[in-house]
Amino acid sequence: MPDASRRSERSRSAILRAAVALLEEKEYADLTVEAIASRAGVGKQTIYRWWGGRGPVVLDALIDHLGPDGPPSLPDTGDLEGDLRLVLRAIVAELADRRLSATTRALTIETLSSDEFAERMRDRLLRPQLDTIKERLRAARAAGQVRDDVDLDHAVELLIGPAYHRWMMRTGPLTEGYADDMVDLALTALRPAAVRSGAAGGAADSP
Amino acid sequence: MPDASRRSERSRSAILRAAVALLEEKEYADLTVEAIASRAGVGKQTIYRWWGGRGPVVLDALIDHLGPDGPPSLPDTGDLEGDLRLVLRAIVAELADRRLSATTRALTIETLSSDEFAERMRDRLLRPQLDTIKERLRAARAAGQVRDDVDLDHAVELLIGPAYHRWMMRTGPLTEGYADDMVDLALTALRPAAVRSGAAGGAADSP
Amino acid sequence: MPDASRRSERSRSAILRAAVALLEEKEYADLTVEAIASRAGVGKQTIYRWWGGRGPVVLDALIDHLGPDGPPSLPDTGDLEGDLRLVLRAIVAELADRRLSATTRALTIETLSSDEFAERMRDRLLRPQLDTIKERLRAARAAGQVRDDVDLDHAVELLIGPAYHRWMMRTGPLTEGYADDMVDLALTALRPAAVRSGAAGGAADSP
Amino acid sequence: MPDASRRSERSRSAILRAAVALLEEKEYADLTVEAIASRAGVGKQTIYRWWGGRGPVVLDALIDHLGPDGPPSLPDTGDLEGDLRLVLRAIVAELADRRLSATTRALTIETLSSDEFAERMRDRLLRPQLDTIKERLRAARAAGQVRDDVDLDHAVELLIGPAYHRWMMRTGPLTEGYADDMVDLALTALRPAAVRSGAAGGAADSP
DNA sequence: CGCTAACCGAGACGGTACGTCTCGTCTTAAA
DNA sequence: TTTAAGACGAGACGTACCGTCTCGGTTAGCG
Repeated sequence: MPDASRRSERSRSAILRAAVALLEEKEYADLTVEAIASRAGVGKQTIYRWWGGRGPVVLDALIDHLGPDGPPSLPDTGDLEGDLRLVLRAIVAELADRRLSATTRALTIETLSSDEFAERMRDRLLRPQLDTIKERLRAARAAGQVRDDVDLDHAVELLIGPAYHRWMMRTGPLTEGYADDMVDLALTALRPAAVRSGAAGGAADSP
Repeated sequence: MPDASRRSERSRSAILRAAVALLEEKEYADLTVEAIASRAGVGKQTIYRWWGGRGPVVLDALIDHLGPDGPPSLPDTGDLEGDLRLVLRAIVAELADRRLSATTRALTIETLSSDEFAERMRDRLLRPQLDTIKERLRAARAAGQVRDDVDLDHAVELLIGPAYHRWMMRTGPLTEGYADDMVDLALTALRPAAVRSGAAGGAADSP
Repeated sequence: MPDASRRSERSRSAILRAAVALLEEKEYADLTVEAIASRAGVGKQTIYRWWGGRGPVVLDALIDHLGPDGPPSLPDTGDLEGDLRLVLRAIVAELADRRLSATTRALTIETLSSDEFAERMRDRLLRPQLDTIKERLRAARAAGQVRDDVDLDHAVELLIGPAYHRWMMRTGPLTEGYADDMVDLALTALRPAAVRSGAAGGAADSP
Repeated sequence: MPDASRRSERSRSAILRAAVALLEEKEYADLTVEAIASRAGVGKQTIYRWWGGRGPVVLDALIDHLGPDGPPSLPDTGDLEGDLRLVLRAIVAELADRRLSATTRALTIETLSSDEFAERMRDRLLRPQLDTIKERLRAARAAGQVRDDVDLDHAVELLIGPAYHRWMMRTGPLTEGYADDMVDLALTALRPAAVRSGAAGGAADSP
């Protein structure tokens, strides 16, 4: 119904910037449509007209914030374990920081609350990030460092799923050591039998 | 301040039952204190007096609902892979069912929203469940089926983290095949080198 | 703070009509803000925004109900006693009727409860009514029917004060005879000595 | 139903004292049953058992407070005008004082709210006070200072009604001058024609 | 002189209304 | 027609009291 050609670019970007700013400095429960509108100096109706609610604004804001071109592809140094350690250490560092993980927290809450949001978030934000890891694994498989018979999507989830679980459920600290340990475990599972090296893990049980 | 000895057991259980019922039949956003009070035939003040808000009620309701004795310990048939497949298949089946997973969805949202809730939920609901898996793995390690050098907490997260990630992010279907595949991958990572069998996984890449 | 130019006339009048209707059909204690809002099909906030509570709404409702132009001026037939009997009989008849006096009862309770309400009620509702009587007495004084040295405000209170006292305190029936008797007594007090006729009153003592 | 012989005198008097104290230091709206019970160190049920609610407690409290023997009879110096001036000046002084008139305010509100309360208040508190004035007037009538044909109840209301009206409606200041003026006006109406002196009133109109 | 029934304080209970907050829609005036 | 502004109907929030009910613990009067 609204005529997109008349849409105010000034308002659009003010809204997205306000949403990101509020995400970073307040609890997600305080990120109300009224707060965004007020901070952006915009009428509430402008938000409801073009997005329809808080969720879609947050999604757009983060897409915009994290770079509309999507994440850069992972480096491929040839050292699979080293490359994956860098990725997982980065993920774990972001999750461990309350400020940095605020956006992920917001996205997760919204994802759990709305199917529609979940799909859009997955396709427009998450998938591109996971695909960078998947591509690295695909290259590794071509190089014979990963078994031919593993589903690469499963492989990605094996790598990062545990960290997200630990973050959400607060079951333990998110450290570099944890990241490295998980990379070891995952690679042990993924490497071809012939190539498989001896040890993974190495820590004793947590108390 | 309130005198617990005068607390009405009738009201307490009516409230918890109402909360579970509403969780299963409505969106989490519709689970208001007023709705719980009304459904339970109880004054709002009774909820605020003993719990203080929606979150703690939901937590208690689920602790009560899932059995106050905690989850039963896992069977140990000697077949580690078989036992773990049963566990992960059960988890995946619950997550795949919209009705059954409503409680987990609610808990996760509340966990992401409140630190205090997160801690209580982790200690009173989640930990006991994870510990049953941990104990099964400990037995397996004693039997030489799991490497001595893995942190069992990490092992548990390796096993179930991917499924929760897939559930939350909707990155793919949650099937028995997925559960079995993840058990294979995890066990490949966990088994001592000497015992390690050839294949894990087996599916081609998802499209 | 609210912008009066955007105020909804539809809501304003619906609220005032609802208040009058409820005043006439229920006890004053049942005249809650929620009941008014519900009956008027209006959000509670609209009442709190423009009035601030029950009292001011009731005041406005009655000002609106009794005619925003104020009471009509009293007739002046030249017969002072006759004119005043009409006034006091009308007052007494209204007070004697439970339904008709419901509004006066409400106003009086609110007046006794709030200084601010008391002032607004006096200036906007009561004073205009008392002034009509005062004007009639002023005309009578000009015609030599009332002594020059009486304070006309005192004269008005001498006339109507007893009836209100009897109504409030239920010390006796409010009849036409009572009204006439009080007019006689008051006029006896007010008439110039030269004009003063013999008898006032006439009833024997009440039992 | 309750057995009066077992009633606790300690509680009874604590409740009445608490009610009077709260009446004098708070708004009438703050005089809740819970506040009385708490101040008196008494269970709420004790109040509901013996009185049934706030109104009856207030009534009893004031009867108790103002002296259970009722008001003393008026002095009769032979000077009717002087005696009545004392009475009306006392009434007016009490009404003019916010603290002293708090009890009258409370009684009036309750009287307007409940028929049952109104009757009990009238018979047990008000009538005895009015009767002292009535008796003084009866003596005056016997002495030929008041006309034989006036209803003494009407005469009492003529005397005090205006002051109560002015108090309630805040239509003007309650001063000794006002009291004296009203006594003059009333006596002018009440005196036998033969005895009637020239002037009553004397103030010019209020501005 | 002990039993026992009613009182007592305390305060939890199911309710109702309060006054506030935020939602998502609707209305207005300016650009 | 879109915008900023903000009033609107709706309804949940958390609090205060209502009047009733349920506890143990006195306390008085009958046996």
